[in-house]
Amino acid sequence: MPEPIDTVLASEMTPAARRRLRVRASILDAAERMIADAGEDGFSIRRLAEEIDYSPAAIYKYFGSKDELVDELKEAFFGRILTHIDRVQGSQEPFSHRAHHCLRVYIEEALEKPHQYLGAFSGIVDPDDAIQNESNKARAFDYLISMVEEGQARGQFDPARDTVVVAKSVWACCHGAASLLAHLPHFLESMKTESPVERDAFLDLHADIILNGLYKR
Amino acid sequence: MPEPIDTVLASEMTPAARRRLRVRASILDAAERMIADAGEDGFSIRRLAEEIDYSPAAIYKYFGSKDELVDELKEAFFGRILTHIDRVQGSQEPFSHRAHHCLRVYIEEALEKPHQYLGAFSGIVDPDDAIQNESNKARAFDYLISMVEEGQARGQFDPARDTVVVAKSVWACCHGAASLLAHLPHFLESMKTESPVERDAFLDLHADIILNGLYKR
DNA sequence: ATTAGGAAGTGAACACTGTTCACTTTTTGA
DNA sequence: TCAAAAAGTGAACAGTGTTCACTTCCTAAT
Repeated sequence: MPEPIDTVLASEMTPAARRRLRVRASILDAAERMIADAGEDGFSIRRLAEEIDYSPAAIYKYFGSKDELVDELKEAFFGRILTHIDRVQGSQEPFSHRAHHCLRVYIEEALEKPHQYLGAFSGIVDPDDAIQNESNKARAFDYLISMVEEGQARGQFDPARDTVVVAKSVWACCHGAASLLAHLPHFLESMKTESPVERDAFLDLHADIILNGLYKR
Repeated sequence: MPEPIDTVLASEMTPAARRRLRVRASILDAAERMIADAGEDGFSIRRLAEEIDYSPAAIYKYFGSKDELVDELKEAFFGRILTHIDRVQGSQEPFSHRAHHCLRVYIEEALEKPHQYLGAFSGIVDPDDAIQNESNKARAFDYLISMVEEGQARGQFDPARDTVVVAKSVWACCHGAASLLAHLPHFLESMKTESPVERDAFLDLHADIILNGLYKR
């Protein structure tokens, strides 16, 4: 297994290595752009190669397979979600605000790249892989756990419930909203409500309902 | 546009039509079986054709395209969900039981065919299609709306909230659980909880939290 | 019973896809 | 300067969805 290159400072790299890294990044960049506006179906190695003026085979000098390439994209994507949640959790707002914000930020950031978000949850993951235990997805989930923990410690959330399980339930609620909104762009447009509901209002209501459900009664 | 064959009674059909219908059904059947245990990736028209001893081209005498074929599968899938929800809603149980049951049944039935459920929500739907307004998916959602309506009418759910929007939020929560459980078979197995949480217990908690969030306080 | 017409079914082809591999060109470190 | 390694390529393989001319078979009307 080769040493991960990007853990070394760019300044103490050989020019060749820096160049390689730049090409790698440009491949990922083009791939992300293509997926963002054509979906994962309209994205192929051959078209990607053409886009950046390489031969298809060249891509395989940088990535083991198409899957590896898009997995890296997904990981970076969840990395971005992670930093956003991190910023919220580290803020000085009161708990209820932070909690509300935390859920919203996850969904909003997910909807920034609908194709990628949907792609990240398509297909069944083999449990025997278990590599994804230290993925950014898992790290973001840890924030959720600590949020529930804090709510229980403050005596606002029902402490009788298993913290981790509650966090999973909350994640499911957030993921559901993100997934549906990404999948059905017209999700919020309905004949039955006269004026179209703004995404913002929906997310507020959604987060309210979820957190409401956690409170002790 | 040809008249939909299956709206005519089988008894008043020509033998050829009945035969055609049987072949069509057997194609769908094989397709469902293949997707169920190999996923949508391991499913191809050519393998399907081989499975049922036809040429690939023959499939296209029955279905316009691969997408049309699997769309029909998805529609039937949500039809099954629909009848299950229908049974629950028509039962004589008290409201809170029915509501709880309704959410669980959706998730449980979705998990009966994880690949199909995930497939049904992959990719972005073009809003201009608008055909899916009378799909079984939409019909199942109508049940959810009426459930929220009943809760509000009984004065148990907060009546100040927009019924349809609340129903959408609830759907998102259910979809999220179904989607995550289907996507990550090991979703409930965690190092952090000593004993593994049963799916049953999780679904109970999840439905509790959601409905809890709807109650007036 | 015969025959015309349409439905059912097929093999070959087209234009794609991911991936590999022998091969050439370029870059690099000693 | 030169060998070794890295970067890049064209051609091929096996697979995909789909189409189309073609045959075979069934059925409805004469």
